[in-house]
Amino acid sequence: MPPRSALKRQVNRLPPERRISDIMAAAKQVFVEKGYNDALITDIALRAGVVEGSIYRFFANKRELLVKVVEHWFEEMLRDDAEQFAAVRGSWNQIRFIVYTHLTSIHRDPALSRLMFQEIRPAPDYRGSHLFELNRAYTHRLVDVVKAGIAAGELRPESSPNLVRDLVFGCIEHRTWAFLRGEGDFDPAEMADAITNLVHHGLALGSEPASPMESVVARLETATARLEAAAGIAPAKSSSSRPR
Amino acid sequence: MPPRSALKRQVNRLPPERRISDIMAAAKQVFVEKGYNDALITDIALRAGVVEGSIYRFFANKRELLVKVVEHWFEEMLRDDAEQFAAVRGSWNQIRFIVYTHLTSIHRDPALSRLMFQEIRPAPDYRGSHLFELNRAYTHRLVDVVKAGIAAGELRPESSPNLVRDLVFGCIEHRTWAFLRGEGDFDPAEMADAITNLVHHGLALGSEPASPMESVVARLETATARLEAAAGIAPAKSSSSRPR
DNA sequence: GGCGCTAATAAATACCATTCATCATCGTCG
DNA sequence: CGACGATGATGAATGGTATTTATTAGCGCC
Repeated sequence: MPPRSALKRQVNRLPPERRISDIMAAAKQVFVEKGYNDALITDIALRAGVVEGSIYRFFANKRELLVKVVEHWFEEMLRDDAEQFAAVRGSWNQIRFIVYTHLTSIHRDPALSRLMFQEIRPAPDYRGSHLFELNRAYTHRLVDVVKAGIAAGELRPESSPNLVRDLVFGCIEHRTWAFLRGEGDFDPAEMADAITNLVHHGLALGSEPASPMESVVARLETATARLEAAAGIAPAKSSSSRPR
Repeated sequence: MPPRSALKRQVNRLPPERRISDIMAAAKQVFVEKGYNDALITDIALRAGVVEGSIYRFFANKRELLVKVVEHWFEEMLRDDAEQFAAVRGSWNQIRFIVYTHLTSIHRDPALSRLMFQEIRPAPDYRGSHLFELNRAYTHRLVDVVKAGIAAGELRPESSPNLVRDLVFGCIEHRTWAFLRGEGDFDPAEMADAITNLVHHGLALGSEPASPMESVVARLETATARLEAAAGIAPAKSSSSRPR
């Protein structure tokens, strides 16, 4: 059937990298706004200025597109954090820095964080994926900090570094779920202080005389960390104020 | 038009409660085996001995069916745990008990736990749902333990009970994700000990070393040095944050 | 300036949750 | 004891959406 030979199809050829980045930018928008399930390929295609089918030339399916989008975000984030971290000294400060930057990332990109937690990490092929490796590197900094702290005699030698990692990242995630669902807000600096202190000192009242000194020092340390943050020495408000 | 009046439709009438429990049992099976997305209503209907449409007489949609299934499981679990808990004494033992039973539930029903974490909790209407209330009650036992421990002088008074809750449940979840994806196994008892100890004592080398005062002073000096280094900077904003 | 190669398109397909028109069964009442 | 109305149950239709496919258009090469 010859419906319209008069109507010429509009075709706009572009270099593949450009197409790919257009599609990924559009996909990021839509995934962020709608979440994975409610994101429509049609919508993504529309915003990228292509037709549905074209997306499948570059991405095997909707899920691969999601993974690529989150990967891209995560890589960018890692780059931003890495250099600053190198300057921080002392186990308390290092833990606090890691907690603070992680909280800040969640606070800045709740929707992407959610996609990572809810859609990516539970997938059966997560282990073995590039994102798994990226995340491993990301959380491993904390493992190294704990090991170094033990070696330096600052931390209890019987602490399992991997367990500390799960304690810290798990705590952060659990505590931010309400925010990730869109309920209320939180202050990354304040929460970072609280978490770091709790992990560092634990719950138990030590056998030492419950020195008032203890809490004075802790408060002093907290104050110092805040000062440092304000001065931009350690935990700066990373990428929002930085060129990428 | 009557296509085959010779073929009489087989109809099997049952009391609603029976139908509902049949459907829920079938749904539980299928959700557990396939996960939410890959579970087919057709499959559930088949196993329940009804036709697709019948499911919609009792459940508004697939998601409501999921919620009901998980609710049922959770309620059962709560009942089982509650009585035993009443007998445990001492904050370490109580925390250990809660950690252990939670780990055991995850170990026994990984698929249902996953559905709870991945499908139910992130939903925008989670807060306000019955499961939210159930879970609140479930985790609140730990909050009460911490409060009681503080009151009894066993735990540090500046610990935030809610933060401890997030620390513990977050840690458990983070540490069990690999298992929930089907990778490897874990020993609930062993993990419960490790988590409880870490939370209880914290990371920092506390009183053990020769002189407690020594390390307090050392930390004070470190903190002071940092303060001096950062001197001249305006204090951080509002932040009433203190070590809690 | 034609020719093939491949990007890009638009329509077709497949798969499912959900809805709907219709039928079968049961308790009740004449 | 037999019609009858209410309602449980059915299976086919609907609608939405990811994915595939057949076809067309633009670019570079000779």
